[in-house]
Amino acid sequence: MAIDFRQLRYFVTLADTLHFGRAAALLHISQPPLSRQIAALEEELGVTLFKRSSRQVELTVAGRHFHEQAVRIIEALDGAVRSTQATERGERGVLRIGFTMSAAWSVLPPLIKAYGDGAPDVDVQLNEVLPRELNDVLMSGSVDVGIAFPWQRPAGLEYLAIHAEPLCAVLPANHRLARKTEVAVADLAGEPFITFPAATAPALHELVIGCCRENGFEPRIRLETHLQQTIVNLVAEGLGVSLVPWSMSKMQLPGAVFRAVSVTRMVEQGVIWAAGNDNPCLPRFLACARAFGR
Amino acid sequence: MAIDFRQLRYFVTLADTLHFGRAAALLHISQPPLSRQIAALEEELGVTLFKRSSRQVELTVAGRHFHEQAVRIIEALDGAVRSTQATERGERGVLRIGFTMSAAWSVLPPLIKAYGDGAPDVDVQLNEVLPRELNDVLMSGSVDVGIAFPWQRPAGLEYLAIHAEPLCAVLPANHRLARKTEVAVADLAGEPFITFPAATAPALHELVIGCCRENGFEPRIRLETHLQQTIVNLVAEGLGVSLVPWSMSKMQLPGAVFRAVSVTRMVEQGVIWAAGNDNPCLPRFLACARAFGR
DNA sequence: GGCCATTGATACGGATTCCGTATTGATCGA
DNA sequence: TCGATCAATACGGAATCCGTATCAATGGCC
Repeated sequence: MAIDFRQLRYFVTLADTLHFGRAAALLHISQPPLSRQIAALEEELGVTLFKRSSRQVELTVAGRHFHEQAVRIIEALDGAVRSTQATERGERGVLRIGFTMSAAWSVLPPLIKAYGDGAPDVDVQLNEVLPRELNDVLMSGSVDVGIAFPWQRPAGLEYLAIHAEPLCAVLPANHRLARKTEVAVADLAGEPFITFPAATAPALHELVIGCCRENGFEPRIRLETHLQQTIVNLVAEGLGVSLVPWSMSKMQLPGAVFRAVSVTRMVEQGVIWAAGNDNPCLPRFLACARAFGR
Repeated sequence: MAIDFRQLRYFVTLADTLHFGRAAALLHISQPPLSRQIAALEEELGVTLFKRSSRQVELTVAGRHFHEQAVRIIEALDGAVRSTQATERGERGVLRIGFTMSAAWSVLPPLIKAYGDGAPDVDVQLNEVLPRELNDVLMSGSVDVGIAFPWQRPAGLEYLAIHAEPLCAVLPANHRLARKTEVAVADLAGEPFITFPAATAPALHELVIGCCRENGFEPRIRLETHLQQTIVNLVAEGLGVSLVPWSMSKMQLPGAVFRAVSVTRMVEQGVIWAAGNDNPCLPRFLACARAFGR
């Protein structure tokens, strides 16, 4: 009562050979089943596909048209099987990455490149998120993996550190400390600080404040802004100083200079993902991140 | 061992309902066969399509992808069945028409229009052919039907008259006979005639020559050219006179005038086709031509 | 012109597949 | 803890399908 893929394969082979016996041999069946299946196919379609004499077989006009369609459909099934298998292996599909702006300056580009080289058919979607939003978008499943500073996370989120870098001081170019190649944190006491709000990126905020406290002073916070670039911009305008991850020094800006500081605490970044996330692309990405961490 | 359309339909229904019992009801089968067919499909694919607990079913990522593909494939089969049936009914496909230039001025346009209105999905391919080539292209199958003057045809070609029109005289505008509204053929005796070569369109050639002979003179053929339009052009240049089918008078050309002539013999046109031609579009076209003839 | 080889259709028996009923096992909610 | 729900499994009967054997028709060859 229903058309079968087997009938399509039989039909295509017969249409290619135009000979029941040879087609049956190619299909590794005997000739009578082939005759029956073709007859059944014509019956179901209500269309004569072959003009048969007892001596030769040829396609009708409708048969030629159905042949094209059948080949397309068989190829479509073949492709569907293959792409579905590739999907399960994580070799194709979509991987949505939520990254914080600071990751964009350090680990994100090389990590994406390394992953993309190994999984060229995966559509990597990059979404910038605020650090405080990361937990939510991971738990709701609207992104598959986040790249950010470590941060307190609810049960169900996993974390893997992949990168650590020191802080550096960013100073106005004409600042008195800009002449030194390395700055002691204590020297920054009393300077107006530009930081990001604790609510936006709590981990990094704590790190900067903690550094100052370890060196005996409470930073005087003059401005808060939630983008690292903006911090550097404001420093370049002479509005204050800041401590930022070393990778920010890639930002070449007249008016701002970056200087090493005497602190041992590092800014760590890592990948975060939901333990229950079943995106098949994720394991490969995590393997990539793990390799990147070493 | 092979994926079945039934499995695709079962899979799509289950993916839509995410409930074995309800999907089975929609498919008018009981639940166990559905479970088995889905399991068999997953087995053949080597891919887990559903994440099952004993309480709920949901698609995996690969399952979602396969769902899209399966829907596409089922629709493709459905479309293939329909279009193949339409092809056999002659409602879609290709109809190649070989027409002679003289038909283009008379019967071809309204006939094509009438046919096209009734069979809008048929791709009508129009090929101009020389009258003497028509038999060959019909017998070889490179066109399905010809529109031309009747002409001696080999066994296997059928002919149906659909149109007849009188001859008319075409004269230079400043010709002495141009002042009359009707011309007697005998008046053209001695005039330089422009005709087409006998080899190109034997039937029409014979008709024109025959007309003259019936009226007691042998036409003095000054020029021969195988396009009717060229004949009219040459007449307009004052190089001679001719007898052409009345439909050529649609050709408005300063310098040439068309005049009725006192002959009863008509120029007939009809459709010609190979008896063995199995293009399903042909019967409908011939029915159209038959209706056109009345 | 008659004989034989070729080719597709048909007949029939055996094996496989597949469906439906009944049942099990597992999980969630009360 | 018990019952309800839901998917998986067991099993028997029916339908399908394949292969061997055979038939019918056609074309080539002597």
